[in-house]
Amino acid sequence: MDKSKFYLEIKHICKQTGARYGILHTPHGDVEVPMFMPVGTLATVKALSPEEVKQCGAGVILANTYHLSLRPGADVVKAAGGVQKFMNYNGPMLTDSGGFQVFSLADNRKITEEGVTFKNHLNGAKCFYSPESVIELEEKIGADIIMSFDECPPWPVTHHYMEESVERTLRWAKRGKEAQTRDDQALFGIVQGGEFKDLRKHCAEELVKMDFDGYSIGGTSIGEPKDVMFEMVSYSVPYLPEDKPRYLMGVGSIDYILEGIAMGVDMFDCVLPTRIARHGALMTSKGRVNIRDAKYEYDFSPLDEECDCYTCKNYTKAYLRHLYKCDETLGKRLLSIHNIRFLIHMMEEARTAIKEDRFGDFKDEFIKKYGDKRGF
RNA sequence: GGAGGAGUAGCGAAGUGGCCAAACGCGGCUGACUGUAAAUCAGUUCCUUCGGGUUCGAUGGUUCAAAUCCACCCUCCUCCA
Repeated sequence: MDKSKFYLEIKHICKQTGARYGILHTPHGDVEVPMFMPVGTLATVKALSPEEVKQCGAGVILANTYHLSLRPGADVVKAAGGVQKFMNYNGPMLTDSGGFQVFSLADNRKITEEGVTFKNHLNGAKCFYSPESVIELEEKIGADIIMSFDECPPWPVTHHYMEESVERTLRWAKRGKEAQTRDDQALFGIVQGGEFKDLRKHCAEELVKMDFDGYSIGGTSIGEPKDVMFEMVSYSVPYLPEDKPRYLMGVGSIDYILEGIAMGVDMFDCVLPTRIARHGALMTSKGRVNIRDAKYEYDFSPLDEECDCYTCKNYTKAYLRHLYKCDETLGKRLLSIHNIRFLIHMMEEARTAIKEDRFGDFKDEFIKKYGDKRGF
């Protein structure tokens, strides 16, 4: 990677927590960290236009290599001029490698040293992904940040299994890095190792030796208890270089994100805000709101009085409930806008708190205010 | 006035002697969701002190046993006049 096109500029480290504030420079623009990145697996954040995602304050949007390779095909995306042009998003993007699908589609795949063979979820056809072929696909898709192909193992597995998996993931990371040909895409390595301290350390250290452009923490938020998840992060971050971005993959609940920031993580992504929005669950400053609840039938107040999103500025709970009940597309859109804006706004406040060396207080107050009613 | 048809849980609709507190759908309510096979999935929906109690338009009857058979009444629909 050309270091002038992609680099992290750390501007401030919170004296209270060690949380980092900085600017991530990418070929498609600069973004502030810590940040939350909405997920647009199929080159679309479900229910939203790219303009709407941008208006929520989003910087980076994710897409998925496995899914885009099956539909429409990486060649189509390449012919369009890259994923940003294809979906008309004028901002930085990131592609996940398909490593998560090794976990989520575990019933229909086989792992070998060479790679992973999926019976794909669309028509059952066999398709093979190797660390090299995934990089080739990601180069065609053309995101600013690309992920190494890893195995995201389930939780729990034995130390023995995890050790073998980590070693394989490390070999895959090396192979992928060697296969990279473009110099305008940042390639991240992914730290695995489950809740095993020695394996996390080993994995992180070996990846750092390979000199990636950034480092992800993977294998979290897949059903493990909260304290285990925090351990996974705390066993990984200390071995990562300070001048490279740190990305906690798949984390999107409020407390997880805030704790992650306190531990020195810069980037987060998650389907949670958009998925639960489509299912009628909203994150608000007063905690979770289930818009389907009958108590909102005659409630003509905004979803969240403190929120500055398009939805909260223009629509009432009663109307949003009505749209949800009728399964109207606009409901999914307006609710998704709110949840994404809510998280991104939280990140904006978090960055301010870091700059003012009070992130620890901010985190504790936010979680307290958000409530433990039913945290996400 | 005549002929035919129908009344089942919030709504729609199966069931036409015992396996029926009654399929299924909708509506209602409750959960779940974390690098998206997710516009998905799961539970619940007569009352209950969980022992049981009271239901299938009403009443009466036949039967060991009735939402289901008989009588009568009420209501609604369609067609004919």
